[in-house]
Amino acid sequence: MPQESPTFSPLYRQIKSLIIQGLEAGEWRPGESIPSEIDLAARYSVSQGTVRKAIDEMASENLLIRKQGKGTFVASHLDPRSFFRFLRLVPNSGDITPPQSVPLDCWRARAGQEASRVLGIELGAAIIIVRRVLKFAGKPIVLDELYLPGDLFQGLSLEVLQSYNGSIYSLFESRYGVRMIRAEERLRAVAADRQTADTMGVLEGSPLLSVERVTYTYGDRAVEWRRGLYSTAEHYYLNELG
Amino acid sequence: MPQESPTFSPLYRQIKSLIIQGLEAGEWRPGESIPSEIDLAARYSVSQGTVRKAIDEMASENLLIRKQGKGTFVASHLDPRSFFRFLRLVPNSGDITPPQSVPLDCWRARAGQEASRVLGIELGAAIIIVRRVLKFAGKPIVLDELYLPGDLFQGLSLEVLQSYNGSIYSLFESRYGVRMIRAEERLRAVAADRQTADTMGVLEGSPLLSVERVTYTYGDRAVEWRRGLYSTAEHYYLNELG
DNA sequence: GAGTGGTCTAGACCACTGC
DNA sequence: CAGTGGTCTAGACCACTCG
Repeated sequence: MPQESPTFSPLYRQIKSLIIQGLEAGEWRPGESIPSEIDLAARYSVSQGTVRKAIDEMASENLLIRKQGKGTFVASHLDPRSFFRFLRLVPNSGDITPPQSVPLDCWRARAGQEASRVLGIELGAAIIIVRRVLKFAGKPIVLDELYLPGDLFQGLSLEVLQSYNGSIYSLFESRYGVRMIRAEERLRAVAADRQTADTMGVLEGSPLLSVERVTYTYGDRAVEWRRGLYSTAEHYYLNELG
Repeated sequence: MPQESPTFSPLYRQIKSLIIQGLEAGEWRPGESIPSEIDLAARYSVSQGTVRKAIDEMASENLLIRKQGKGTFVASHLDPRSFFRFLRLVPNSGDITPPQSVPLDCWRARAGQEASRVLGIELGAAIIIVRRVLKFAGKPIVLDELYLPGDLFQGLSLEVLQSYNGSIYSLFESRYGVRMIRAEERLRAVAADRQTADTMGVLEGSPLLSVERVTYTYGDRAVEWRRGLYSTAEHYYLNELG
């Protein structure tokens, strides 16, 4: 017999939704700890085991970080670990020195066909475009172009970008309250055009790794579209297949 | 106070190890079901909850597949789902037609510096090298070269490869009892050399995606080193960042 | 020692499959 | 219907952190 209620959702998932609501509302901010399992169990009138299962799932999705003996913390892009989750570029030599972000440009525009489709916003809605370079050991290795919904990042400008030290996602998180949760990347090999080649200091026609990314926040809402060109002569893109 | 026994391992992980031993020993074969949680709990003299936690972890690592109401099954590369876990190449158009594998060559050699290091075998140990092409809709899109430890794949030949229908990992699994569990891939953009360009029907110097893979079986034992060159004009490599 | 997350148990009941 | 995995509970105890 088919199931009567196809919308069945176990209790622990409902608890999970409530906790996510708290995260979205800023009740607990990135880096802070959330209440203990016992407290949450009391608040939601469920057993500790049910809260535990909700938190387990969120920890496996990198929304929360459990630390035995200390508590459960809201994941933050200020944590260097989450930095490498979103930039899978490793030097051939193996030594991991964080790159330097150099903003080149930041301007307003209106969403075209592709941007409106990818970001799920109206055609012609306000967007912000950012161009920047990532330098490893002083060398330009990545050339990025970011497309952001204008309403979420009001006030973002070249000056803001230049004056911030740290990853761009930690800026988005701390200043605009937008937390990047997961992303899909589409990779291709392309040839460097003249302008790109000049910017990156390679020969025109050199092979570059094109990385197209759509990034999502809570509730699978797309909040960033970006395209990067990676110079892979002295670095590689590392991926784990499970 | 620091922990007295740094080798502490919870009971459910010991159970997990025992189940993995059963998988390695072939007690339960890919595609078959393992005993029910209750049976396993009785066999190992632990509670059902402890067995459950062991199986949960193995299911999250794609070693086992749970099916409510039916049982828990050993993951198999005969399952089409696991195929796309290990070939993240998607046509731009979106339609997913499985590629055709065309073996080109298969010969014996001795492990050099790199192969012995990557595969963890003696310098000069027997290895098998396979060259093949993957065709999507009749077009050659991927050119692969595989390096395999000779002792694990005795009898592997061009004839065996040509006469097998299905993915190469399902051949390895069913005929040689070697199950590929996870892999690390290193991606770079490179220019096609003359010979590669000819084989793949592209121009010399065209950008190609170079995918270097090390594949592991149970116990993090490396059992395959491969390098692929992907033509990404009409396909892209899809990756999910969590 | 108090407080946190981590493990283990036992039992009840629910959802799904297949005979 | 019996058998499977999935959920939920309650309680005990362990491992870790910090004051």
